[in-house]
Amino acid sequence: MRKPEHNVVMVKEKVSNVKAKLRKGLWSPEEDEKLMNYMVTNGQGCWSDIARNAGLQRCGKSCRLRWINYLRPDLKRGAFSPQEEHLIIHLHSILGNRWSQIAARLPGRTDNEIKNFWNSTIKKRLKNAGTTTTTTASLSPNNSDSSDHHPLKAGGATVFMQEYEVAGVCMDSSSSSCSSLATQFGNPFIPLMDHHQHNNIFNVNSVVPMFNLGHEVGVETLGGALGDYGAMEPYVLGLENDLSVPGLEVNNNTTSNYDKNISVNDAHYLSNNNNNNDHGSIKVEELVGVGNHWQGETFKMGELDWEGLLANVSSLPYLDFHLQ
DNA sequence: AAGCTTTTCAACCGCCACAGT
DNA sequence: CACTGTGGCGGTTGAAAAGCT
Repeated sequence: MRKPEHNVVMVKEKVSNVKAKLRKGLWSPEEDEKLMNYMVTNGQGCWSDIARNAGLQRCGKSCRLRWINYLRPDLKRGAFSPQEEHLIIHLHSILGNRWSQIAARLPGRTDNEIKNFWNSTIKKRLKNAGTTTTTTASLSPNNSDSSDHHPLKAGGATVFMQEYEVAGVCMDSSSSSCSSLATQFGNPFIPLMDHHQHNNIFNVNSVVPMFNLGHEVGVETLGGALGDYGAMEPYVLGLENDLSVPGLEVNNNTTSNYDKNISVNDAHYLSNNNNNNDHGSIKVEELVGVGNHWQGETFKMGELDWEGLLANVSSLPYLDFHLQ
């Protein structure tokens, strides 16, 4: 936390040929109010304009960050639930350090929040757990909670160690290549065509885990998963019994490895190639994206069948756990 | 209570992609 | 094609808070 006062540095930025003094550092309540009022009244637009029009001596980037990470009304405050934590670990095992993509699947959470949580809490806990791989100590903060409702009770850390090691194949945060993952764990991971690179190397986004989440997915509207910051990220819907992890998308329209949406065709491909799917098909229910954040999102963490998910995870090949 | 250490997390930085000119 | 502005992202920083001795 930075002090608003002495950390406020006046920087100069060229704005319309005028050198404007911009504030840095912590936001004051007054600044928050200004930005909040402006956003509520005018909605989102060009952040530079917002900064100017709202009467803030801030750069647009700073305003954007403040809004996204703190002021957004749909933000969920407070500690991460065990379910969220487990989902983060699971998603990180697939996506690596793509915090924005992970955040897109955790309603009300920001990439920054998840990143901080990972770096300060989960990473450490996994590391500690890694030293005692044979224990069943839970990775949850609520270790003392022996409740039967705890999704990890039966397997404890071991379950996630297995999952995490699978992830470890492509865990390097900066690596977007994950070919070995697709080939080593073909069963739970359905490789998808990379439409752009026209080769057979699957990147992370081309690997969609097909864990059976059980009967009640608990997703009232899984359609328009809004990318954390703007990109429309449709979920792949699993109706009835089967579902992929929500919103894991594939490349389909640019050369970038990140942030690409799954197309209807991709979903169809999934549907036709889902080895684990005995009961139904996967389809894209809705492709709705609005603005920059979760809006009208009805996805509820607690409604996922975590035990079903973890049961499948625990069936993955076991490998020793390492953390660099 | 005081001092030190560790943890947390808001905010910044630099880079990249993309669109417009 | 080059340049510029903007938005988005991941990595990093550093002060406050929390924990420990």
